[in-house]
Amino acid sequence: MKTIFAALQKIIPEGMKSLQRRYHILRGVYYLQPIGRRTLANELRLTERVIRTETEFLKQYQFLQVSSTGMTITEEGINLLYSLQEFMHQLKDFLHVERQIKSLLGCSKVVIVPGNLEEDPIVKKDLGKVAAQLLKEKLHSYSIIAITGGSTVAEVVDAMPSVHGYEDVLVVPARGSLGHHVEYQSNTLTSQLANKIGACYQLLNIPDNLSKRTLETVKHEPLIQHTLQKVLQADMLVFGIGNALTMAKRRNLSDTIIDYLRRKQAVAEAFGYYFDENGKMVYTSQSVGIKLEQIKGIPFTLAVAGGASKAKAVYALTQVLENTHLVIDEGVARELLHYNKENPL
Amino acid sequence: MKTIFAALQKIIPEGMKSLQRRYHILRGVYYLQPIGRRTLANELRLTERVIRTETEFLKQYQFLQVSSTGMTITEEGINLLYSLQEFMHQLKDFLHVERQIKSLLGCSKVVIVPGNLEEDPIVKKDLGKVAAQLLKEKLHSYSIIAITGGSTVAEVVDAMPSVHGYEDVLVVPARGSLGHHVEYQSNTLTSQLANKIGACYQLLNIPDNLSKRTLETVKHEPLIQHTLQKVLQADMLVFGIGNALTMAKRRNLSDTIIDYLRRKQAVAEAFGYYFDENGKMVYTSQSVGIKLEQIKGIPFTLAVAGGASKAKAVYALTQVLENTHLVIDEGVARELLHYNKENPL
DNA sequence: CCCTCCTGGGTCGCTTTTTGTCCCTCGTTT
DNA sequence: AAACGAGGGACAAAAAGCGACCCAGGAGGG
Repeated sequence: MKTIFAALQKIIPEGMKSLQRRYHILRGVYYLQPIGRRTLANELRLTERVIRTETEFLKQYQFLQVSSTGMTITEEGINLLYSLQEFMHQLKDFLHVERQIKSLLGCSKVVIVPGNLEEDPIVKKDLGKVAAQLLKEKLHSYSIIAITGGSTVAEVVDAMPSVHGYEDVLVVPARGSLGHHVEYQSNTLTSQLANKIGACYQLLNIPDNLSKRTLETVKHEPLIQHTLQKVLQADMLVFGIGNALTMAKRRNLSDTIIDYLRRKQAVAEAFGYYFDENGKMVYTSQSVGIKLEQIKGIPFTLAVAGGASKAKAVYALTQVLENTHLVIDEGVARELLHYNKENPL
Repeated sequence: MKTIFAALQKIIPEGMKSLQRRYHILRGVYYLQPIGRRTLANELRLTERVIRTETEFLKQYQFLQVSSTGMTITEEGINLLYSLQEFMHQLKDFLHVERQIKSLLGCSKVVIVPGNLEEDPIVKKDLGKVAAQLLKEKLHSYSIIAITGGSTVAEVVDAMPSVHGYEDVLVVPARGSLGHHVEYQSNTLTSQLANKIGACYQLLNIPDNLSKRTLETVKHEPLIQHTLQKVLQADMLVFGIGNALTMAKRRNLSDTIIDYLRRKQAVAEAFGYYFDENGKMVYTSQSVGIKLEQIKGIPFTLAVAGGASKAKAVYALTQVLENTHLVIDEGVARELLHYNKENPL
């Protein structure tokens, strides 16, 4: 079967190019609908003319429909999209790559999503969708879900279908607030996720940039303490993986600390902890929440990451956490495979 | 899996077009090599320019190579060709169609080859190749193979690989000579096939157009009798299926007889017998050889036919012969499916 | 209620690609 | 030696692709 797809690639390379382009556009419409030509062109980094040509094609075959508010995908278009997703998996032999990465990193499960987040922001939506699906499958009664912030995790929450029957589930932020954009903060995502699945939630309302002493006082607030206790009992953890330095800068950490991270060769950040290549924790933000020692005992951990530059960070994280569930994009996956060849463990 | 190929057809119809075209050309080179642009263009009924564009592509990717005698296919090209053959089967869902036809006609096995013989003569080569493969698989010691004439069967013989170890096999013509072109006569094919597989053969050397009385005398020649006896013991039969009227005209049968055939609504011809739609024998050429009553008892029969217009004839033949092995082209297959819907038995 | 922004569709001209049609030279075959 | 068919070069016409506009209309925010 694999040879068939290889043959396709060989005999009609331009065909495969235009397939990818149309898939890309169709997916773009799917996630951004209703949307116009020009905005879509900006979003997908294609020229308006190309969008026009391709959408005219897709319209002709009833995969798209137009209204005055923009283009939307049809039922048939969605079906096609699913088939194409399947096709991509086969074409790029992701099943094989997934197995390789799984054994390389020691994960419970690896799912790869086509594309590279850095080149195509929509990949983030796909990551979210797949991760949400995975999370939903693993949900069970009386589970406590700890969730971090970040735009990627936000997509996971966004893609989570509205379901009922999880009133006994509790969602909590993995750590006190760390980020900047309110919509990506773990507190925000906590409440959103809880609402989606009809679960309860508790928040960690801790102001940013407190002095060490004030923080200590706040930690002992009864309400905070109550939530913290739940966090420590979490049996599911959903988190994004970041580049250490990128995250440090985004959080406006001082130059002193950034220099320190650099000296310590920190590469990865997750739930407020910074790790070096070998998974050794080298720094932690001042906040409260989930504890490093606790994390390894959590039965279900779900990591989401996209963009080729995240490969090192992902690698480091899997050194910390064994048997995690990993949702990554093609960019990360390809990079990770290089590690495999260059320095096989 | 089927949906993936349907999706391909939907999302890149032009791509599939060019795939078919390139496949067509590659296959053309494979069977006709070494060959030049212009002759190939004539052969495949494409313009020279198209051939040029596509062969330049195929050359670039090393599927073809050129010499002063013309273009030939490379090793890699052959591999690609096999993969594409597999792909075609999947794309057109031949497996499914084969099963349908099998149950519709009550055959032992049905194999479909892409294309329509009437539009593309090279299909005949594919038919031959597949049929030869099938025949080779079923060969066994001490078998007696009866074989008819015709250009299609000639391709079967031509595609038969040279093998050894069948010295105990006997090849005989199913009937005395019927055709015109010496190279397609059953006697010729008999000796050719026997040579290919290293088997023995016996011929039925009967001159054409004998008077009824002379024929009777010839029949009783000891040499003829000896061969005839073997023919009656045949346990394998390889034959082509023809349109009744086409074959009658090609054999220069008198207008009286042709009129008779028309009145009797003869549609099919095979091994010198003419049948109507329901498989009823309506006429037989004056010759000697295999007997109709005997045919149903032959354990392995292999019928080969191509070209959409042969569908009726194929259908009729399967009424005569149950559990035959059938190798047909896509043209016949599609027509047969129509029968299925229009008048389901 | 109006104004602004974004929508799809129309159009036009330039550029690139495709395609049809030659011719030429060379090697092979007869 | 002559004739044939081989690939490759060349070029103009046709077609397709593409960029860059404008336009009328509808949705939504102020």
